[in-house]
Amino acid sequence: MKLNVPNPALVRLCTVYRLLDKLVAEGVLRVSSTRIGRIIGAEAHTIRKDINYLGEIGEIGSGYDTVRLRDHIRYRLGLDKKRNSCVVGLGRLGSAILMYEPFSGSGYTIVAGFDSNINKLETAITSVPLFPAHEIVDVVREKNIELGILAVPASAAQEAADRLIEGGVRGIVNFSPAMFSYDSSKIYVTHIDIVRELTALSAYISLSFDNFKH
Amino acid sequence: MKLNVPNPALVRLCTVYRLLDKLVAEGVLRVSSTRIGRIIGAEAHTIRKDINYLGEIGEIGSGYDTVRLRDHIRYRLGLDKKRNSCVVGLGRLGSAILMYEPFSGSGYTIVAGFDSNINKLETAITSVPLFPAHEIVDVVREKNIELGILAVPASAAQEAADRLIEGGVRGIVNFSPAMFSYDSSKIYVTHIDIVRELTALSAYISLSFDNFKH
DNA sequence: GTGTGTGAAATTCTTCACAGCG
DNA sequence: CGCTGTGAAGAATTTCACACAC
Repeated sequence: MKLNVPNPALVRLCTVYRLLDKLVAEGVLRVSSTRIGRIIGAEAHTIRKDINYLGEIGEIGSGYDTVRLRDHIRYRLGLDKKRNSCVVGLGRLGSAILMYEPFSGSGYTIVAGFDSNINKLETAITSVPLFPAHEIVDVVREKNIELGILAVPASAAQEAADRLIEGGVRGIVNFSPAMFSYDSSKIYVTHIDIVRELTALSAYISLSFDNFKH
Repeated sequence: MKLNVPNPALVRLCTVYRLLDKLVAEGVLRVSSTRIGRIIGAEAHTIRKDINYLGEIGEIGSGYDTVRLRDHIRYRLGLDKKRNSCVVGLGRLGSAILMYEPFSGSGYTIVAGFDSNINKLETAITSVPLFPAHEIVDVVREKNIELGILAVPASAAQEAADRLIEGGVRGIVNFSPAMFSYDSSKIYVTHIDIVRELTALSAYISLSFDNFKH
């Protein structure tokens, strides 16, 4: 059976899933599409449609059981599988991500950190095992790492990505300010460029002024 | 005159804009839609269409002049306007963003950092002026800050965002693992939740297996 | 009243196809 | 040949509208 969920819906569902985890932890038992929508910034009918792509689960007239909906999304989206992750590039940003607390309990344990600068491996204060960058391929294989987080300088992005992919990683979140080329049939990549985010916001702001002349 | 650019196209154009800046710096004079597409991971016709939303600029048969195209995008998207930014939350992630080198020359200078913990303001090593969180509203007003970067714990997200908005910020990049509610007619917000990114990749990976059973 | 589920309509976005240029 | 520009076609996504349940 093939699950046919539009891409934007799938991303929203991941957000909903994370929200449900919080609501469950807070002891909330039931939630409506309206309420979910208000929290994550979407319309209620969008949320209902998204959830409905995964099959019927709510109770008409009385919203969703938080635990049941969370487990349903987890199951249908295959999120019950835990995956090992690693961080490549242990500058300030990479180190911050390596020690990022919200990872704990998320199912995406960071099991390795890499940097080409040996000094950084020795001075870092963390319980995560650290390795020199030239061992990426081997360590990724040995530790069965499926997700990579890239936080290297622009100039190192392509090589670091190549090594991760060679080691067998299935997904990469790229925080470096450069893109890299890859075989999109083999791996999923998300590019997060902080400057680009500010640029996009800036464009929205400029374009939102009615008197902006062209 | 209203510029009618689809949202995904606008985001891609910001990526193209950043790429052109690099190409110009490298001394590249001309570039084709095919080449841009290969680098940023899109089809050539998509790139041509995106650029074309901003009006004619290329030379048929010989690609785009890098400088001219960059300036054109900058002008049409209102990116020539420099905007002051600030970082709220100076934990590891916030500090890393505060000192993030790629900001220099990007036009989005970080002119202030905030934290509710006074100790963090004193121990941080940076040339960016730091302030206690209760001064957000005033400092944002005084320094004419238009963009805010949120890197606070989940529990502090709503209040920090409220203060930024009260101070007059027009856009927020939210790196905190919680969402907050806001008046979407007044401000633009981008949520970047690192755990959500890994979750989404994980879902793609799971769903890409043909034998994934439901 | 407030809710969900869902096919159909509407909209947005992408891809195609090709004219015309170097 | 490869290149851009662009209207038209096509696909993807969102929104609507309403049946039905609490």
